[in-house]
Amino acid sequence: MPTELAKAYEPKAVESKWYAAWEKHGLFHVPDAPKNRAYCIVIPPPNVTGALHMGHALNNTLQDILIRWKRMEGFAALWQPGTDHAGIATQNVVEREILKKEGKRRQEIGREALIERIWKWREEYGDRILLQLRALGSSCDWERTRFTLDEGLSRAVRECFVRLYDEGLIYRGKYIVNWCPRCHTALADDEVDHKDEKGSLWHIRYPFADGTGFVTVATTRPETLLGDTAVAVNPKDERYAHLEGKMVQLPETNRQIPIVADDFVDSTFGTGCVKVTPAHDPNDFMIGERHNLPRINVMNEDATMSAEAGAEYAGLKRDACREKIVEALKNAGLLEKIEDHQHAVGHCYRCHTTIEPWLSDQWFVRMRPLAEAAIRATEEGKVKFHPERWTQFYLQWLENARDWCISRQIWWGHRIPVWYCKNPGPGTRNLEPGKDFPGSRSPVPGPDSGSGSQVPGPRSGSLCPPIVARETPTKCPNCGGQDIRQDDDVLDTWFSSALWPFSTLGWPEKTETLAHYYPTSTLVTDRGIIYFWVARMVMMGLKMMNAVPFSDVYIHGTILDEQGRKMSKSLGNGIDPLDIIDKYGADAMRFSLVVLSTEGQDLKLSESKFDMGRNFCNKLWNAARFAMMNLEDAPATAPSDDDLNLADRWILNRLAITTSDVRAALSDFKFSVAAQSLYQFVWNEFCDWYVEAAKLHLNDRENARSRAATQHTLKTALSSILKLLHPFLPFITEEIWGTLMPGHGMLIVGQYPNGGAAPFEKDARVFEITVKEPVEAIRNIRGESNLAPTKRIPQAVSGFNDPETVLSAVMSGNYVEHLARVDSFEAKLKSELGDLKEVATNVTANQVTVIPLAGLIDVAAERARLEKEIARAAGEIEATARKLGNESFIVRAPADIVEKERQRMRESEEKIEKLKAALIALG
RNA sequence: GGGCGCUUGGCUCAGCGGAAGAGCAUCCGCCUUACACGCGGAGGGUCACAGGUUCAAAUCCUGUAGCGCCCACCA
Repeated sequence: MPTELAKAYEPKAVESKWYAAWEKHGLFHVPDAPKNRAYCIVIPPPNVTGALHMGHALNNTLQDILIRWKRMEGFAALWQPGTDHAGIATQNVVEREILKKEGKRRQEIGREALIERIWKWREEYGDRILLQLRALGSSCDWERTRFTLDEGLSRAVRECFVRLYDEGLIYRGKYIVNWCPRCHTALADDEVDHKDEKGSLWHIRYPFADGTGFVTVATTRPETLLGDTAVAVNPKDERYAHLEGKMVQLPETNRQIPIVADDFVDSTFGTGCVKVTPAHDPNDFMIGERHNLPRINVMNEDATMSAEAGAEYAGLKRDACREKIVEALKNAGLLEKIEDHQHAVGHCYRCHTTIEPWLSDQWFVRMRPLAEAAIRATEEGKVKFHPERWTQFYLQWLENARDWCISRQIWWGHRIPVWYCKNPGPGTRNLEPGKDFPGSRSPVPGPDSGSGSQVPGPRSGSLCPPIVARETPTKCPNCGGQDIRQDDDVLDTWFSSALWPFSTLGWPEKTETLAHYYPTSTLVTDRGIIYFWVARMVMMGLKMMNAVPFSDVYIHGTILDEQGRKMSKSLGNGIDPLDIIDKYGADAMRFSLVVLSTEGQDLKLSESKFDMGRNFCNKLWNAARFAMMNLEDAPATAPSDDDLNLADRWILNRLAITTSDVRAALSDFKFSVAAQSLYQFVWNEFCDWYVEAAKLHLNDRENARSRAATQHTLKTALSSILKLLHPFLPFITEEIWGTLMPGHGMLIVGQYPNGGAAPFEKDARVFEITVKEPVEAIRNIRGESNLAPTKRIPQAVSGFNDPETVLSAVMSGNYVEHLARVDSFEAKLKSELGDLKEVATNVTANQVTVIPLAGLIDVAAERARLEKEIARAAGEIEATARKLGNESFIVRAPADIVEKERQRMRESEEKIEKLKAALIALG
């Protein structure tokens, strides 16, 4: 049969061919109501704006391995795909594009039009990343692809919002939030990145109103002085306690503000006096709450100074205002000193602009009850993290979770399902979010306040209560007025992501899919979104579905560049997975990534790492070519055990053990261990030994039964290898399978090999001792003596420990002759080896092998080799003797350990004795 | 300020209580009829440092140092 396989594996054509075939036959698709057990993974939905990067490649390779494995185990394995609308990120991308191309800002375009533009953008580019996932081999059930802004998911979002609201778990309040002045929106606490920055600590004098002196406050943000409404000191601070109640004149304003005493103040920091700006600092906000201080918001939403800052400063950017005010203070003699000060400054995680703590009306989710349920479920073992250490990481966050700000002042997202009735009159109310300040004194249910108002205040001034509804209302149920308006804000993207494990399966409809696939099985993600996403899915899953969304969470490492830095666009240090797939093949990339990704450790990547996967694929490819060349007349039926040759028995034994190892590793999420164990087996056992040994039988046309047995075993072993490797290397295995096993269907839906007891344990041992060891001994001598591999050695003799082994060795002698290129191999008892003159010698515990020098081998080289061996053996003896000489070792160590040491001692002594004799015999 | 992770051959990493391992790189032989993306052989590590526990420690404990993440409302 002409081999259909090219000499080197060429991935490109193979990959597109099989991916199309799998999809065409619907093999990624599972029924809504499967007959067999369900296994489900929901993909961490990539942002629609995203392009595939190495992190995705690793993340999705691991998911695909699990899905393909479970599919081959007979599960209805659903990999639920989809994308995330990624509110701020996507809006930013499209806004930037419009600004660049048309010079228009979003305000000029308007809400409806911008949203339309973003949808259009999504139509065009939104599926790009899903197409890229296909190139990886991802076997997602594409028919079920979802998008977080889909009709169905939008229904889920509304349902969830309304339920939480009805239970008092969602409220609206005026609070200091993290405000991004560039994105013009609030951010959740965990959407803020803190970076240490060099700043200054300005010491500013606030004169007493009565002119009797001054206090000095220390601040990192002098520009907020304009919004100060008090100075605070610690009540226990003897220096200042007596000042409580005294008024100070606020510089650069005509306001007088009180000195208040508050425990929050740290007397040891700065001067021990704090300026209090309730509208611009979360701590000050709380001090303000306690002391009933006014809040003066001196900034606009773009972080320029507002009219409240006074005519001098209004309109200035915050930095300019800082400079100006510092200058003014200096001139007024109120600036005492400036110290260098390093402190953490918050930045927007989307655009890296410095965050402004800003007072505004926002919607919050009350976290306490949700988090407590999640903690309980996790402690009950319903959610297990791998590696385990992430459990603590996640629990700690849940334990400290503050209320979640879910409203965003952007346009791309799920609009908050709340409507306000404008009846009875239009009034002067400003419905733009975040505009009804400063100094509003509405009751404030602050985050973390357990008993805040559960009924959200209506937007300023409305008389009818807000309408919170699943369906868009047409009139106010209270007054029947039709002048109603929906809240302008949209929900945090993570609100819809939190529902992903059940919203994608059909919730809130009671679908078959939901019934069968929820809770899902495993979540695979990276540590970066444990808080954002994993914790919130658990909370929402418990709340909405009354069950955790998944039982296992596998957290893999982060991909870094060669120097250990994160790969990022701005650094330009990324490796593009599509480039790698192009150059090395998808399988090669997958395999390298999996091998490198050990126990969730971060992995430093460079392009050369992919050689390993590529070489391995090529090795497998060529092993298959070899098999194909020898299997044209392979028997259809299995040979009886009696007909199996020793090498056949050995490889079947090793195959069974490897199978068990791989299954155990996969069950334990030890992807790297599984991959390495297959690599080792395929390369170092199957190719290096079995294939080489099998040639003996395959070429022996005289012995048909032996040849047939090996043909069959070769085919069995190779087909098992293909099955075992398929989850890791889907393309190449399917391709080889197609040629090797025509008429057996596609490998993707083949059955994953079962572990079970390893057969031929004893024969395997015989093969190791009577074949591998002598061959290695001869190769060692050959290699050390620089004997060309092609040069045949006329004669070699091995001595073994017992007659039974000698008998086996006599039977397997032709393997040694074949593998070591020896014309005549002889097996004896060690004791019968006799005269060792004129030979090169190799000694191990199980055998002594000698080769007559016969002009082939240099005596001096052989002597040097023996001396090296002797030195090594002497070292072993010394170490072992030390142990055995230790009385308490003999007494305290377990008997089997002691016996092992004694055995080792006997072996080392025998070895050194034999080596010395060989050295002497050399003369 | 807390928490977590890492520190093992030149490089990237396994091993996590009983004789130091892999891949790459290096050196020596080889185009041996599946594969030079290959074959055979070899060299190379006092397992960051200091204490401790143990018969036994790369492996457990306690410190120290360096690197890296994450969290945190000290102005």
